[in-house]
Amino acid sequence: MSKSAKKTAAEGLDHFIPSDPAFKFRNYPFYWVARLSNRYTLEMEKQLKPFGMNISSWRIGLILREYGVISMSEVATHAVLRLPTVNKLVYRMQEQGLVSVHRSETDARVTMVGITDQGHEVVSELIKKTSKTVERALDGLSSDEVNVLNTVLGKVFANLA
Amino acid sequence: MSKSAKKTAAEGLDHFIPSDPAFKFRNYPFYWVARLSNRYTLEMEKQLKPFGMNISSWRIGLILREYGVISMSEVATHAVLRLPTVNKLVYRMQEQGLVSVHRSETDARVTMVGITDQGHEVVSELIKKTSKTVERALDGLSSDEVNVLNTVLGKVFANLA
DNA sequence: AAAAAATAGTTGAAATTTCATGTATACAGT
DNA sequence: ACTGTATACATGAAATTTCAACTATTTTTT
Repeated sequence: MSKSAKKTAAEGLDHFIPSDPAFKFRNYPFYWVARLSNRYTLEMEKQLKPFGMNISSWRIGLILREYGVISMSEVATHAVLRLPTVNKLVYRMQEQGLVSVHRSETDARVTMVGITDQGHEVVSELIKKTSKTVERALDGLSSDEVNVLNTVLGKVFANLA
Repeated sequence: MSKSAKKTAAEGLDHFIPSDPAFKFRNYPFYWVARLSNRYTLEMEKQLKPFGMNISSWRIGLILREYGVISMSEVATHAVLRLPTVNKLVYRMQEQGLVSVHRSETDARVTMVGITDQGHEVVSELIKKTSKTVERALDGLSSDEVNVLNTVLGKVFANLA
């Protein structure tokens, strides 16, 4: 809301958008998001696989650890996965003894999911095992930079909603 | 390189790492990276699908548009995809007339890939069609913020290499 | 120069994720 | 209460990606 309110995009951002003639995809935030996401996934799954988990089930574990007992849909929302995906992952995690699943008492359509003690243990163990990787990934960054990163990613995410 | 050189991680970053007791995954950069990556993919594929493309083939298109004729491996590196994935995508794109494929003359093991005129047209068309989405995604961000985003994502990516 | 090792790509099977569809439950309007 | 609509989840088929194994070619070693 400074000068000319409504152009194609915010001031000076053309440069980051593929339609600009000077566009280079090394300046394209989503290129980096995708690359980083892929590489992080790859690196993590090496460590998760021995525990029978993959990146998605791990994310579900982290979410449940923090939110307690929530519905399938809520899991899907937080994990940004489709309901069928979550469904299959959750029931596999149940077979693995990592989560417990039961119907909601107030709404019989709803399936509630919570982490088990064993699930808690496995997630904690994995957090320990993977912390080196995460620390390495953030090495050389300031706390401010990480904060800005989180904030900006959150903003862009919200913009796309 | 300021005070105590080597702790668990850089100063004050504990907070962002799952092993910290005060960890909340809303502060976890990779949580946001994954969420954003998933949502961006979803949003883009809506627009790409009518053109017979998905997020990966689109990324390959962008890469080829900029790099010219490069090898399969190089495509895989830039796109951060596995070679078999790229292989299948490239040959499908060839059938669609979007790319041309031939053996390298200097090294018969190498398969070179380049974008065709038609590929160029399709990518350009898609860039136009998707620019609104990208602009919307970056709405409200300053040029500085996007630069920091790119830089930090690039750093983290390099750290994981 | 022959043998061994490394590199680049290809291919089919397996794993993952999503789409399309179906079922059960809840809610809204009449 | 009844009908229609919306919501939440489940399930089988389809699409995508990756793994594992294999072929062809090049490079390195002896």
